[in-house]
Amino acid sequence: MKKAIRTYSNDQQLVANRREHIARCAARLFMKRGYKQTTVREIADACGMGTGTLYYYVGSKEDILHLVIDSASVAANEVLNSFPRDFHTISATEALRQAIASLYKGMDDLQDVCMLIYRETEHLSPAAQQTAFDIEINALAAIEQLLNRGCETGEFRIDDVKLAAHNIMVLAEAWAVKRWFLRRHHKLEEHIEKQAEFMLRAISANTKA
Amino acid sequence: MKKAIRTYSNDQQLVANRREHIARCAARLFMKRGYKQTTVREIADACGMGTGTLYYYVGSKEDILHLVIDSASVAANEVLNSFPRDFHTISATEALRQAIASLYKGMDDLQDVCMLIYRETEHLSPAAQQTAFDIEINALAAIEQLLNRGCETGEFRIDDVKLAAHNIMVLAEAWAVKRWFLRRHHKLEEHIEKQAEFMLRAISANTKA
Amino acid sequence: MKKAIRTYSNDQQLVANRREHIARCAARLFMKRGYKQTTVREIADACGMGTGTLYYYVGSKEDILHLVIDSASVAANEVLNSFPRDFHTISATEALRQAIASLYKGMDDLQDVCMLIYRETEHLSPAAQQTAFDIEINALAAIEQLLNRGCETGEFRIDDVKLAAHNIMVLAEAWAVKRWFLRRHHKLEEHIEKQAEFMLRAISANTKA
Amino acid sequence: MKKAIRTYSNDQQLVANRREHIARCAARLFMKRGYKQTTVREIADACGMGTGTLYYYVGSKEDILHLVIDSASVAANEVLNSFPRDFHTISATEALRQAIASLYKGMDDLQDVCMLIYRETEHLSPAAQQTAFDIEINALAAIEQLLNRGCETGEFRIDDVKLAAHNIMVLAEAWAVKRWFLRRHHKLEEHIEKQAEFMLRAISANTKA
DNA sequence: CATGAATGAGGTTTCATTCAT
DNA sequence: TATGAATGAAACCTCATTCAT
Repeated sequence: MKKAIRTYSNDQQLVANRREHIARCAARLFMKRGYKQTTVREIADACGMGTGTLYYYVGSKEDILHLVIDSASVAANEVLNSFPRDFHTISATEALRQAIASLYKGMDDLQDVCMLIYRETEHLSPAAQQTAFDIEINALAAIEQLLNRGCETGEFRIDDVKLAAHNIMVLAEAWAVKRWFLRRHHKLEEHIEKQAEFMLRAISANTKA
Repeated sequence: MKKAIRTYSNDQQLVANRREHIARCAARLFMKRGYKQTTVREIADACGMGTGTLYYYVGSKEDILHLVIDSASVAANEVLNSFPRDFHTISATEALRQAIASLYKGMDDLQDVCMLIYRETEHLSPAAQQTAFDIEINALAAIEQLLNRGCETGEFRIDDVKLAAHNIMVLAEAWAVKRWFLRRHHKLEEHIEKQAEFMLRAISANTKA
Repeated sequence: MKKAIRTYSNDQQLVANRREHIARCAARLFMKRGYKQTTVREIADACGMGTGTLYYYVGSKEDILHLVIDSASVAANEVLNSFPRDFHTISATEALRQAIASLYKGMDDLQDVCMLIYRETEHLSPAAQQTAFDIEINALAAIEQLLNRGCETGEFRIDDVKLAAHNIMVLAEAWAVKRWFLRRHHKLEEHIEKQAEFMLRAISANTKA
Repeated sequence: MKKAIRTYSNDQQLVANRREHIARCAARLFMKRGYKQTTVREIADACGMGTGTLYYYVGSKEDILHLVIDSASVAANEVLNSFPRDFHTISATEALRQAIASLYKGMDDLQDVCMLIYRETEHLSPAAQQTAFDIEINALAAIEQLLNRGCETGEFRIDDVKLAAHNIMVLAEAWAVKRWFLRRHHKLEEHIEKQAEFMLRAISANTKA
């Protein structure tokens, strides 16, 4: 499915390792300076290799961007998989709380890549755009599922579930994208707490009006 | 305050007109292709001038970016000024509804620039970053004012007013930044309605819990 | 028909002039060092421009090669047009003599380009290969026409006209391609004389066997 | 005479075998893509070795080109040695027919190398250019010898023997160099037949004029 | 005021060659 | 012997900026 990236090596394990290293270093640079601003030489330096060596494992600068996006996709799916699944032992409300906590922690870990996707989506190839798109779609679907569950149990009362899921997602992304602003006044744990409360007030069934 | 931009002309009115024209054309290009991707020649073509003429009114490519940000700043402040001020005739709730509507409509008008600021913040000079920052700060302050007013009248009950203002702002920005996604399912008017309702549920005082 | 070559200038006359200049300088370098060996900077230097200026009139190094081939095509057709057409006033034999003379003189003028086509055909884009191919085909057709004419008048007796035309062509090309060898012992005028005689002996009807 | 090529091995037989293998593989690649276009890695892959191994038997990429030319030289001399020598049993005419057949068959076998020499002569070191030159000189000498023999027996009547030899050689080389064109209409055996006839008409003594 | 041709620094990418394993 | 990862010089190409007209 994923477009194969050119390499001159046959040692797949080595290629995978080097690429992961490259992706990690590049992500930092890309988000610090932007994709176009970052030069290949800077990436190579950050990786501790010569430029030639970089191109031994990667076909082009754009491939490196793909690598970063793909690694983000993997990490994002791990976050979504950490969402609570066993609805027998916990309420939907509690499940949503946990999910929101996971989401914000994930955003905190993946700040760089998240911000990168926000900023560079339009520079990506269609394939990579699709990957970025899928990350968002999957996350929205996972959140919707929790919200629907709560509606079924009567804990939530939501006019437009898709919109509510979107709002949760956008506010979570803001932790990554606007961290330069939010971090001034907020610590992560406390922020999670407050945002969860905010959302629950907006969707809980026990509201007068 | 603003760094003076070099020009060879003495006719200030002409310079102002040309610069506004340049800013408008450049904004579209910057947001379509990104700042770095957009070449000065493309901007000049879009403006219907030669590159030399462009440099007659502007000192550098970065200056053009500043021009765009500055024009956004002006437009943004107009939006904020359209917020309801006369609290004798309308309730805080109604005022917030109107403010949210203005905000989203403003985002709809300024999509390009808004997106641009999101994506290119890091390419900006400190001065321009400050301008972008101020836009956000001013908007947050205006929203906070409305929220505080509602708290005073007892219409709202809000744990963290700054956070609530932030949430309103972020969700409004999402209309511009994620329009490729939101527009699939939402019309602006309807979206405004729903989001206002969503926010009001989260902050209205008449809530059980 | 020809693929348009990118330029940033709108002044068609200027573009044409510069490109002709570029083609002339490049042809010399290409044939001296080969296409790949010749660097763009060398071409620019030979043209007396900066590399940037070169790219102002031309989209890529390969475009320059096309330019050279195309100019060769034009020149080659001029040679073919100089072939005698009026068969009422001269015999086919005399016409062939004149054509061979034109052919060899053309090869002498176009040595560089001819050699270039010989050596770099495989590096050319399909379109340029077609151009090179067409030059050859047109020349062969022109020669065939003369040979057929001679057969009709009974002056020539030829088993395989296409082959004879091919032979004339190949031997003429050798003057350009192997000039480092031929020039040691031959002057052009004398060589033309001898080769014409050689061909006529091979195809004249008045042969015993 | 030949410049020694660096190797790290002492087993001369092994070195010779490997080099022959390398020359054969490289010849194909060089003529398909050209010398510069062909990368050392491609050659190594085609040889079924690592690049390091290649450099174990060869000092540089240029050495490989020399190897190819040298092997061509050997093969070419074999062809020339197959020319008829015993003039007591066959006529000069028949000897020339056989020689031409050998020549064309040799060109057919050595197409790749022949084409390579045509195209890449200028990339060669002086020493290798000399080798290429010698091949041509030797062939011309061998052909001249046959022609002179025929003149002595009265079978041929030739104005300029060197030129006739050159023509025979050039037309033979065309079978290799223009095979993409000739092969469309001609089979080798038939082509040999016709070209021999063509030459004989041009040089046979029994011609009226 | 207006132009656009000219420039060259700097970007991405390739590839012959080496050397530790 | 054999390997292939590592390298960096040098290639092609872009584009912000200037300046003569």
